[in-house]
Amino acid sequence: MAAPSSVSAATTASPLFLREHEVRRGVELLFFGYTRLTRAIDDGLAEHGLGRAHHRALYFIARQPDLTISELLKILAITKQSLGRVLTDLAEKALVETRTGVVDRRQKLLRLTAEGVRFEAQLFDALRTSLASAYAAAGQESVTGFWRVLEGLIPAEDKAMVIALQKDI
Amino acid sequence: MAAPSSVSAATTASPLFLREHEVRRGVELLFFGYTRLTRAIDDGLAEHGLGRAHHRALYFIARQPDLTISELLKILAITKQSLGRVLTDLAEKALVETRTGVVDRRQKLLRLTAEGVRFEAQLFDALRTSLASAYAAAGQESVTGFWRVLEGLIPAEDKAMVIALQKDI
DNA sequence: TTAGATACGTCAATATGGCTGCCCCATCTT
DNA sequence: AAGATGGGGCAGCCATATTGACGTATCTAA
Repeated sequence: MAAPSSVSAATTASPLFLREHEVRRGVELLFFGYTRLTRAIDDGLAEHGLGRAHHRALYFIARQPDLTISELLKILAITKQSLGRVLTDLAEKALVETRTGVVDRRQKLLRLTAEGVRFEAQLFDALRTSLASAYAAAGQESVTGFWRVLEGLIPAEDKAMVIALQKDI
Repeated sequence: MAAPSSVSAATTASPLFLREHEVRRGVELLFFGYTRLTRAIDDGLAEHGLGRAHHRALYFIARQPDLTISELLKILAITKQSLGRVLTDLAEKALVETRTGVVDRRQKLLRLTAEGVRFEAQLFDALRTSLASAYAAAGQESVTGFWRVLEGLIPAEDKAMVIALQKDI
């Protein structure tokens, strides 16, 4: 563990001595924050007969058009089978379409259809409303800290993937 | 990250001006951060043949001994049925015990057994390791911001419950 | 004291979203 | 030509959640 000084300066000694209370607080806020945020879109999904798994796929396809199946598998960290069902549903509802890869014809490039774009945007709006109000209430400095801590939770081997995601918007 | 100008101009910020990128970044970091943190304890749980649902119950009972069933239901926001199965499992494994309420004999007060305390502490240790290193890497100021944003994600009607949880440690 | 509300338990049926193991084909690489 | 890789699919299983209805014990208030 690095950089104990910044921590010891404030409330506690060193990370090793991090008080249980502070860790529990983080665990709980993450639990409530995450679950409440995801609940914000359940109704929108249910209207289309979809669940959260569908949204996760939809979201990352929206974020990175022409994503391949294997890239999406890495992001979601689920099995091919699980993703398969989800993508089948999304294709049947004409929210997602695939085309054969150009550089490698084995690959399938995933994209949202026009309707998929519309739907994802609608769901995203609910997320934006929740997150934006939390950001606004906390202030920009807090938002930066929020990002920083969360980045620290991502294991090194996954970090590149997350950074890459956030590069192109 | 990109130009905060629109946002920093609005530390008091009108959510309407929040850029999509900043919201997507939050959504993604929350997703990866939360899922990676919870994965940290999957192995420990699997050794006992338990899942994440069991851990959530275990965790909140550890946090608030003599919690009643209905209080726990409120916290977890699942149905009585779902919780029932989880608690049955935990009782069978002698990790949780109940006693009849003193002020209200209809209530069941939930507590960890000695073994339950030991087990929860072991799982908590994995969480602490992850979170503590993220805290240390980010610094105390960031941690405060992290908490602040997450608090903003909790709807008003749930906030009292969360605050109450965090009062007594 | 009795009627109704509350706390908890439990039934049956159902949905969702994960998993494993195994096998297939098409395509790329060497 | 051989093997690795990207993708698809089958069968079966498991964990976790849901709804709605109903039962019992206990508390509270008219």
